[in-house]
Amino acid sequence: MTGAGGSAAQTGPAHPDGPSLVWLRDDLRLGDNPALTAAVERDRPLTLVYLLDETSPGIRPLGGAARWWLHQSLVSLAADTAALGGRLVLRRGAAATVIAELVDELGAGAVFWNRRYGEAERDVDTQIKASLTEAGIVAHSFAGSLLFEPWTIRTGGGTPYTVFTPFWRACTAGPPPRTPYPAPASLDLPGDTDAASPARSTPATLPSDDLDSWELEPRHPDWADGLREAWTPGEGAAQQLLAAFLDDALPRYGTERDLPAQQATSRLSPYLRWGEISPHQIWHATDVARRGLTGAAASSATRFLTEVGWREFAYHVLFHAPDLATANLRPGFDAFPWPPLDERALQAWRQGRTGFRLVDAGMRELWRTGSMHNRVRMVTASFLIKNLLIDWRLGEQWFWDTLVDADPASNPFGWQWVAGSGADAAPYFRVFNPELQAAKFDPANEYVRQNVPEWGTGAYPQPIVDLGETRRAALAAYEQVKNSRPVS
DNA sequence: ATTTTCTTAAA
DNA sequence: TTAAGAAAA
Repeated sequence: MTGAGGSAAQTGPAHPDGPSLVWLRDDLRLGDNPALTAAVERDRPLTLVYLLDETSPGIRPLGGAARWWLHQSLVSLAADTAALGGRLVLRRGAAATVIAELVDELGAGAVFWNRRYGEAERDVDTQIKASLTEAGIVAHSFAGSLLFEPWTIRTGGGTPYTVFTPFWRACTAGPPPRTPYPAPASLDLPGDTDAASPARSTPATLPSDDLDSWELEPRHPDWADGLREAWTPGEGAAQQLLAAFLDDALPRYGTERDLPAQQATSRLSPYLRWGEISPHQIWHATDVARRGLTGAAASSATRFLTEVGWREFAYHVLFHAPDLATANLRPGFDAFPWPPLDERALQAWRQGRTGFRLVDAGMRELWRTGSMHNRVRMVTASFLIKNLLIDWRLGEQWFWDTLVDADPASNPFGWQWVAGSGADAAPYFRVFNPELQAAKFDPANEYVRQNVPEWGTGAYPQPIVDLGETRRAALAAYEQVKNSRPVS
């Protein structure tokens, strides 16, 4: 049980001057948080809440790696909040119910949040905003997770973009993204000095779940040692990582970003996923760093921001195609002749025992660290789809469960991109050769040896398929899709 | 964000 | 025979 008075989804009488509630979701940060900034400016006592919603319809359950990350992030956020004199309250349940309860317990006058872009999440938020407004409580939503709101970027014909380059050109042609907000100086905001304070609970007394009771961390077995070693979740770590990346790797990003053995990528994706850093913070810090660079190094900075642009594009596509994770964006692909599922092949892929060094290295990096270098993601995905002829959705699900950075847009978008079924996707005939990719991008087998210690010994598995044969089979299968009539 | 095969030109 | 570039998949 949580709370004393919270009983139903009904909100009590409105208290226009009542405390503020800031509902954090995919924005687990205090810096550059528009909802938090607006709440602080309202200048009423303020409570932060994170709620674990496993019951609202259509919300995709978090994967295992994501749950681990979330736990660490909430620990970090609670500490950062406390350091500013504030309090993070944890609750679990259907969002509409929990928010109504909290508003009631606090006698809150206003609720603030930053927007989400999945359909189920938007439906939840829209309904909550409507009931709050009806009850006379102010509900404000903000743009905190994307540089460009999906509905603001339109082609000349008024339709959503389906090709990245014109999309990003349109985004960057307009005014630059707003500069980031600083973190509030204090979250200990003054209460009402009048006698008739409407709040039933103060932030200090509002009941909170014990984070451990959510059981986000794996037990029996605890498989998270590799994650603990690889990552320090939290806003502070994100800022340090960004600064170190801009200082060190940014100038060589353009030439080395494809080499998985180099530390030339930012590794910021999980922090972006959870909003521990905002794209605005990345944009402006990179823009500043770019001014100190010339030639190829300056192009590296532009290229890095273009990668942030691909994330924007994935959300743009998700907004307009909510079932991105389950339905082919090009309906013609519904006719793809997937053969009966080969469970053994799928398992070999998941476990990194396919006998192809770069594929196995990537899959093992994923299992151990909860992440995988971008180049290798393309190679492992292409191998599953085109050499094993296994439906991209099964790969997407595995990544969803094992990646700390899996988000509802980039993960399915990337899989559909490789499959050829997506927006501005790789052409269907673009089949990666994992051995050639290994030779090109990991020529000294550094990355392979880091992740597959037995590679080159008798203990390393034999290849489970013939690359030439399976490539031809994939091309033959895609030939059927090419000729099939899309449903229109 | 490709690979393979074909063509041409040079040795 | 090989390298490089174009074309096809």
